[in-house]
Amino acid sequence: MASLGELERAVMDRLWSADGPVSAAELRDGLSDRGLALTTVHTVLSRLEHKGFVVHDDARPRRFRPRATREEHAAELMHEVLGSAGDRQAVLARFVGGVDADEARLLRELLTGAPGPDAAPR
Amino acid sequence: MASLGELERAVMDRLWSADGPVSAAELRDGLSDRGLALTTVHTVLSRLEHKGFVVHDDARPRRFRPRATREEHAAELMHEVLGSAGDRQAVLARFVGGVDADEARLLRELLTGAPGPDAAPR
DNA sequence: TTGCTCTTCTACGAGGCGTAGAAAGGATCG
DNA sequence: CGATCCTTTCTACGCCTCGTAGAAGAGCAA
Repeated sequence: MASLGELERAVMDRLWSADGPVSAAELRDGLSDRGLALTTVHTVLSRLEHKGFVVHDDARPRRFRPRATREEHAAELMHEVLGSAGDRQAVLARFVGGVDADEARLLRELLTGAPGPDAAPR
Repeated sequence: MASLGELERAVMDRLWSADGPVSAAELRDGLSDRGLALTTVHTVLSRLEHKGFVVHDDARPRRFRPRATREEHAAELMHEVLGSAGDRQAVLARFVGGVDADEARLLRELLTGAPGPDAAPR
């Protein structure tokens, strides 16, 4: 699947941390450290849209939003990696071997549908 | 992290499914459908080595092998994705929401260190 | 209509990747 | 030892992606 360049990723980060649709001008201002031209932002947004990462409405200044949340996207990516690598079970085994204790506990809870005996309060 | 092109990936696939180090000529023969020149294979191997995907010994016809197994690599990638995406717990939640029943059971076993109550025979 | 702003089109330079020839380094056989 | 042959490294080139943006077209406000 398509991967992202640096500016593309920066734009996605802004879109993901925004709490609603964002216009190109707002994005340019948020990325003002780069001093980008507005058209540059538009080009990047078009490419991101082409790759299926963002969608836009047809309001007058177009407003852009991510197709999926950051977390959905990451989870999709993880599934993609898992699926593209032969022995899924072996991959999962290695994967869980590398998560830290807190995350292991969370995973147990998610998988058993109930908090374990040492569940900490959130 | 560095991503792979199509030929690079094909070469890694060969290396990963080989059961030992492989020479450039053997790789070229394995990829004979492409009719590649031997030097092309060498170039790709150099680049893969530069990216940290393969290592070679110093035997006379050089023999190449992957730095990590396919499964290790996939698990590393999954951790990378997990780590680069803000709310790790939310990502994990979405991720486990999408694994199928068999894999969920495997994960439970891996995480609890013992088969769950409903472990089915394989 | 005449400007303004917003959007789309087109372009260009840098770097990655597929591809391989040219050149250099080493083994092999008389 | 020298001619020959394979192996390894160097250099190159065309295509594609990405950062970057100007030019041109399209709608909106006086």
